This record gives sequence, C-alpha cells and structure tokens, in this order.
Amino acid sequence: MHFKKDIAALCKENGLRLTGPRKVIMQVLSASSDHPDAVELHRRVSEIDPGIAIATVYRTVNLLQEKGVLEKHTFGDGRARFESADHEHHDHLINVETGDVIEFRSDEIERLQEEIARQHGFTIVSHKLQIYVKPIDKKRPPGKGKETA
Amino acid sequence: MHFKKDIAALCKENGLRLTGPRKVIMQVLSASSDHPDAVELHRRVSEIDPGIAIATVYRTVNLLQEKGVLEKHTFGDGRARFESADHEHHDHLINVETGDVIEFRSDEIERLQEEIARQHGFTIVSHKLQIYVKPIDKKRPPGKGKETA
DNA sequence: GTATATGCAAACCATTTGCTTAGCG
DNA sequence: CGCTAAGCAAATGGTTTGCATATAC
Repeated sequence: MHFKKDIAALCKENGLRLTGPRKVIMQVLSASSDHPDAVELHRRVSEIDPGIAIATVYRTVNLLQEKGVLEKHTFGDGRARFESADHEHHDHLINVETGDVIEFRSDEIERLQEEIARQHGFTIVSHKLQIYVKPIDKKRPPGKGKETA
Repeated sequence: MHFKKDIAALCKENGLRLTGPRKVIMQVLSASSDHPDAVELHRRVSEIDPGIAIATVYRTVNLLQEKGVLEKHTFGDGRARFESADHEHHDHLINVETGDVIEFRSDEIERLQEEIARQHGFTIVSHKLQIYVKPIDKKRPPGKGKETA
C-alpha cells in the first residue's frame, strides 16, 4: 500500500478532518502491503486503538475511495478489499490455493482494452482483470480448492 | 444464455433429479440472453410457477455453477449474476451509465494472460476481465459517476 | 421406499445508516 | 462554537441454512 503523500496532507486536500481514528486507519492502510478487507483492517486498527468502530473503518475507506485515494476490489469472496490508488494501475493474479494476490501490469493488455472499448463506441471508466491461477508445480498437494468466483 | 444440451440431459449427467422447479429455472436460464441476478431470475421463474421459492433458485444456480453448467459473475454491485458456461469464454464491457453488459472476446488478451501467468509460475484456473465504460458521446451530462467496484 | 429437493422462515455476513455525543478547526 | 466524525446499535440486502414435507427415481 504505502501512500506517497503524508496522511495530514491527504486529509487536508480532500477536505477531511484529521481525526484520531482516521490517522490510525490511514496509517494501517499505508503500512499494509497486501489487500485487506474491512474486517481485517478493523482488526489491525484495533491493535493500535481498540476503541475504533468498524463502522468508522467502513466510512473511512468509502470516503477515501470516493476521493480517489483508495481502490476497492472484490476478488470473488463476498468482501471488498482495498489498496492505495496512488500508484500506476495494475491487475491481479489470485492464487486460488493460498488466496495470495500478486500484482502485475501489461501495457499491451491495457492498450487492447482501450481498442476494444473504442471499437464499441465507449471510453474506459475503469477496468479490472483478475486471473485466478494455481502453481504449475504438479507435486504440490491439492490444498483447499477455493471456488473461482 | 441458451444451453446447447437439453435440460433433462444436463440434469442426468450431473446426477441431479429432474424436478419441476429445476425445469422451470433452467428453462428461464436457457431463454435469457442477458446476465440476470438471483432476484431477477426468481421474478422470471415466478411468472411461470409462482410457487417456487427464491431459496430454490439460489440452490439450483449454485449447484449448476458447481457442476460447471453456469458461470457466476459479480459486476461491482453486490449481486451475483449468472450465464451459461457452455460457450466460448468471453469477457464483459459494462456500461456504467445504463448497467448494460456487452460481451466481447479478444484472443490476443487471452494469449497475453496465459503468458503472464506462466511467467509467474502459474497456470490459469479462470479469469475475469471487466471493462467499465461510458459512451464516447461528449454531449451527455456528467451523470452519476458510480464507483468502479 | 429412500434419498434428494423444496418451501418457509430464521440465520448469516458484509455493509450501511440513524441518532447522539465528541472533538477538529 | 459550528459542523464534521465517531460510536453504537439497529437496519439492510443479498445469500444460506435448518427443518419438516414432498417427490423423483
């Protein structure tokens, strides 16, 4: 995750008050290198300040998403997951055996998408590409084969 | 949608009993050319047999997905949407202004995905590409910029 | 006849919201 | 001080499940 700008600046330029809960939540987001969901985020936040309500976590991440600071993803399981938006766009490989998420970027795919949208008379607002994968290594035990939804 | 095989055959080869509700649900699925969610599916099913419970719709559609007969998608709104799996793979353009879903296929993108997965030491289990778009037409008012989840 | 399906209602889970109080600017 | 935020709990929306009955095979 790791925000390029500092938290106070992010709040100020988005017209958000720099409150205690926000500081903690944004600090946790900034320190997270994975793509936590709201509940996991709340768990991490609670280790720092147990008094912060999960409703505040939801309100904060939604606010940050509206302001364009965060991106919201849904990788098949019901929950929404978040990551910083202040990086170059990338897509995700999801290891179905472990749930791990790997980021990648393909300019060629990006370009093809633009082309496809244009051919249909549209411009792209956003897009998501998720590739659900498993290790090539055949010797690995089957593991819990999560559904690919 | 439109199943290639007939409904009785689909049930039989998947070890499912050919019940009244299943006949109706699968018939509705087969007749749908869009990507209905469970509630919409239930609405259509109810026009034919008002006695069928939405729980049965959910159970049926999940069963068919497990058996590989249906694909389940989530296009950002909370609901799951379904379509037949017995066609060549394709991806989706989602018009954010209308919610319309347009199918497309790009062999080149498919190929690039294979390549990316392989480079990371994986094979593809499945993948989803959703391009959220709006009409090129500039004269349209800004509209409600729905979130891109 | 017996295991599988269904209907119904209650349960679930993630997320949102109304209301009141707290605290940033 | 005034208005935004937070906490809490109740509400929501989509989806699943337990249980008793019905039905396909």
